[in-house]
Amino acid sequence: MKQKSRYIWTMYQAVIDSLQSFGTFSEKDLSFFESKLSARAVRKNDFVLKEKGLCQAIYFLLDGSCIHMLPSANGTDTVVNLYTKHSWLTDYQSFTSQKPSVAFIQAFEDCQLAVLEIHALHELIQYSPIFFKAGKLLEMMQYTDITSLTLSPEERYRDLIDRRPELLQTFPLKILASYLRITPETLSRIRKRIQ
Amino acid sequence: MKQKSRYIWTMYQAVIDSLQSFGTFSEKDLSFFESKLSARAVRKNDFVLKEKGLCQAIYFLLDGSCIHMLPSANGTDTVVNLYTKHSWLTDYQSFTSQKPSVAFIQAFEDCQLAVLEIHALHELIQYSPIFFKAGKLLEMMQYTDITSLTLSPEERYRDLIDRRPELLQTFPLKILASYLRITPETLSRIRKRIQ
DNA sequence: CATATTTCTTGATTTGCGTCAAGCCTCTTT
DNA sequence: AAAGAGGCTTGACGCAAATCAAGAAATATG
Repeated sequence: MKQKSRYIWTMYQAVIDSLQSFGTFSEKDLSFFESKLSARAVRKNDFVLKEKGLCQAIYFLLDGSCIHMLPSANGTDTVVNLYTKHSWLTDYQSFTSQKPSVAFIQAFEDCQLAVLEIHALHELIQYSPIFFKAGKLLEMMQYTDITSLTLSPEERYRDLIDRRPELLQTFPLKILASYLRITPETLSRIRKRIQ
Repeated sequence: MKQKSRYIWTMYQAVIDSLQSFGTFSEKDLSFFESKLSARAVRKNDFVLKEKGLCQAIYFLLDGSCIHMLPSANGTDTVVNLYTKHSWLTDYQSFTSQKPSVAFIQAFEDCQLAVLEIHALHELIQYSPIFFKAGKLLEMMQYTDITSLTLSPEERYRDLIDRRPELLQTFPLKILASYLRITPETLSRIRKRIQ
């Protein structure tokens, strides 16, 4: 694998490795990409993106975990997505429309983020059409999975076990239940039922 | 408005008008865009995109209406989106990944479509970065609305009345119910309840 | 170390939606 | 005009999940 031959260490190695799962990039492409990244630290419970904030970047979680939430009138916010180490994240709606966000993104643990600003993404696309593939990154983020619409709560939980087992190790039942759109009591009973 | 001064008639006028809601384009941009469009007619009940088909274009509904469905194991397909005259449509997942689709798109009425092929979109982006805004079109299509996750069936129906009233005029109760992820009986009762 | 707080579990009860079934209305077909 | 089909409504019933409530276990705090 080409990236394995890189002998200059970079804190962004994990981002670059992840990028390469989206296509074949030259060393020059990768260097240019890396030059466009910056770093950001966010403390536990602080916000990567506040409600009604403008999302001007795509992020990559070098370390930590985040919760993407949708505020609700009666105060019962809903979890719309969960991110763990080495996930890409952004608020798709705000980022693509460049309008204030409806949702917000909060650090569940202390986070180290690699940041790709929107203007940097545009520069990348100008630089090489291969970075249009970065659009694919966006695609990965919008993980409100339409297939799950047809599944029962138990099926959704089993699907979660299959597809995102790391979430079970990272987030408490209450958060997972909200993500699955069921009550914590129901999730507890599902767990008991299927062991 | 600039587009109103165009004196050469084109069957694609509605597409061009719609495009302009995404940004400010020069006459040259618009002509180039228009030169990349083609036309396609789809008869009622025929498929704009078949299940496991490769979605290689973004479409604009010049006339007619379409249903975007997700097939289900037991034969009870689920409506994931509905489109009426002057809507953009595509299968986001298949289009962006260029892999076979999970869902399919069927003409509910006879349809006239303007077609923008993926290679044409790439040419547009090369031509002028303003067409990166076409990414915004994609955004509009992926209308599996996350805000609706927190709403009850009745609230989702009220939301539909507010935001997409044209759907009520176009599609029968059975289709709307599937789109709202409730049974036709429940939708009928909601209608009675709220008059 | 003791107390407070959060997380999870378990039970009892309620409720909203789905399912099944019957019937009405409109439109089409013969 | 009669028969059939599709779309919609309405009622009866059952059930899965929500709600309400209590308590146990784990974790945090002074």
